[in-house]
Amino acid sequence: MPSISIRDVAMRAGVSVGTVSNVLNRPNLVAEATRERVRAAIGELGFVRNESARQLRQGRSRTFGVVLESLANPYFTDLARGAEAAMNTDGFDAVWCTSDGSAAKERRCLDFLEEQRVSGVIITPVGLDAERIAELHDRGLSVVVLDRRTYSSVCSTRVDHVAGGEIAIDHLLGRRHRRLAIVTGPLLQEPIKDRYAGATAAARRAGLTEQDLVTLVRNDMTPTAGKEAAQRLLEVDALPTGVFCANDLLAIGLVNELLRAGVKVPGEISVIGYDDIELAGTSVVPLTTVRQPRHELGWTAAALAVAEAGASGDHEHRQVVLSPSLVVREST
Amino acid sequence: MPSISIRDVAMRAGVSVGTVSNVLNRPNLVAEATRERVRAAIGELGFVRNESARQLRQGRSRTFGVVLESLANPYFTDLARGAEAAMNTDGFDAVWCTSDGSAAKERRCLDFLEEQRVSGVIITPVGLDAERIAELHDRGLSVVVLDRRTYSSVCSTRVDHVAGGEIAIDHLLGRRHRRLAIVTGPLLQEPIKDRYAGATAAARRAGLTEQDLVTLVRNDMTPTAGKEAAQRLLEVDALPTGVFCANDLLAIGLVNELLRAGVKVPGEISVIGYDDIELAGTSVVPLTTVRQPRHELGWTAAALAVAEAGASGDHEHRQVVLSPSLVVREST
DNA sequence: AGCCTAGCTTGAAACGATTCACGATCTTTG
DNA sequence: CAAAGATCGTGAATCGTTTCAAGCTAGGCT
Repeated sequence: MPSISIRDVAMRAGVSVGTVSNVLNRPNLVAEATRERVRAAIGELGFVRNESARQLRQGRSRTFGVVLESLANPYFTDLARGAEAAMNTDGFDAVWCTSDGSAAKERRCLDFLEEQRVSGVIITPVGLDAERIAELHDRGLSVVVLDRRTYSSVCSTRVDHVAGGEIAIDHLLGRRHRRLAIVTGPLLQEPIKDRYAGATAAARRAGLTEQDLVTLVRNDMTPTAGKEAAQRLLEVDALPTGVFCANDLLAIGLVNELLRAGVKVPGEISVIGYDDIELAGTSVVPLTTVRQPRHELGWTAAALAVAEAGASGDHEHRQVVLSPSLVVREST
Repeated sequence: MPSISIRDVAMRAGVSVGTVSNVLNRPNLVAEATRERVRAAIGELGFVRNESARQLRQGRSRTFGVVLESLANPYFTDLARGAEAAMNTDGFDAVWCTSDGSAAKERRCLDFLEEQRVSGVIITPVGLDAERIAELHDRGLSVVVLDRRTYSSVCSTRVDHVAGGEIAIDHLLGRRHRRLAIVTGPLLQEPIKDRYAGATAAARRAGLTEQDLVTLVRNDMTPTAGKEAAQRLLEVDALPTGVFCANDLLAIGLVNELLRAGVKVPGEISVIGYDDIELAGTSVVPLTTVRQPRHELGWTAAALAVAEAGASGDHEHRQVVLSPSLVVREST
């Protein structure tokens, strides 16, 4: 019951604590016979290293914190997997926190992670100003910002959502659609704003006028919100023939509701989503969408974080931009 | 850069380290003036408590580990939220790990958590025998098993999936369906097996024969697997008129594929799912399903874990069983 | 024999917080 | 006015690791 410590192991194996520690951390320094004796003792006693003590001594832990907005969107799951995979290959662990889009909760997550003395943080900032980021940095944490343009003084990795928005609209335009609608989420979120910016830019470039381009802004980006958007759309006089939804969940809710209302997709309305989550491919009408390299995004973020944490002194911050791509299915 | 410690704060405020610690942990023991002086010093220096040191001294951390099979299913998100909420109200934190259904990864998660000296573990065991559970227990961890019947020597909380399976089939039978199909996932997973057991029991009880009840076992429980199941079903001579899918993702994939094939739902085939994830309500054909009280499940698990961790000596293990309920929508 | 070297092992000093028995002051009371 | 509480603060011991200078041994070299 009283936790087994390295000291107990040392006693059992008839060596000093220093030697046990060496077996654990630099086994090559220890003679074969001793090493085996210590390992045996560890096994017999069921010793488990106390990370708290290790961290205390080393000043920093072997884990990184990842602060995401939510885990509700399958999008994040892949990202998380990518990040975790990259961490693990370098012998680090990842710990997940969610801010639920609230600045207060985000702050709590960061406090928690700071108290844990994590090596670094990967974060999609919600209420985080550059100042607080710099502060984290000064405390010796490596910081990687996910999917945000506006933090230039740290490493970051993101998808080029402006390009993504353009791809979507260009695709619709390429299919001869001239009356378009954009269903988007909260424009305060940078990636969402960018998709919207890219989309409108592409539309304008093609000479579309204000009334050829309806915009619906929703607070959520859930299937339910998509459903409501469809209902709203159906109230409009002239139905658009092409719709770009800022994510797949919105698109799925929207398509489903349109179908329920008897509108043919893609017959009467073409719909394109964003993300390429698994469900996109298995909807009633498999969804054309803009794919984000989510796994790669997570992987890159983790790699950057690890690199910075390992760098001694001269570290150069990098901003890695990944490109989205078009996945054509049946909804357009 | 050299992390600010309690000692620096003490120096700055002109008090001893003991006093600073008291301000942090039992502020009522400290005179108002001193308390404020210390708080000011903390603020000015940007002191952040080092959890490693605290844990080392206290022998145990204020966090619990939660080991889930995956985060890919939205089902887990709610569960996680419920658990986190309960933890937070009691001043604890939760740390998430995923086993991805692999015993090896599960072991790694547990090692990680043990090294962190978490107060306890909430887990849906994958490759975990009662022995290892007991071992964790002996080491002073509180253990709560999620959604498994077979561990009687620890606290656990689960949904009565046998009842859930019965509810589903009884509902179909109630709608006069006599030729049924069950699409299920890996029967090695206890909850899945239970749903199946409940379903077949209900069918047998109603006098259905072998050939009135087709069973399709899939390895995954994803929309893609549901889609494949639909294709398989369409190859069968006599199409069943009612289908029970062991989760909503399967059901959604299946319904979508049926619709694509021109089969009317619920006109020709009725489908009932399991879980009641958000998507169930927003499908083309809103899905009838068996709802699990996920949030409550998470909450209960956390509450049990906290209770056990707080209990001194005489703790009685409890098994809490929650009931699923029927949500009727349009797919039946 | 005497000296080096290489290879192992040792043991004590951190790391930063918490705890607790014990002082130091200040009030109250008989 | 002395004794007895009350109220606050103190500082050393402690938790379990890692680290590192120093010690020991055995063997090789001159």
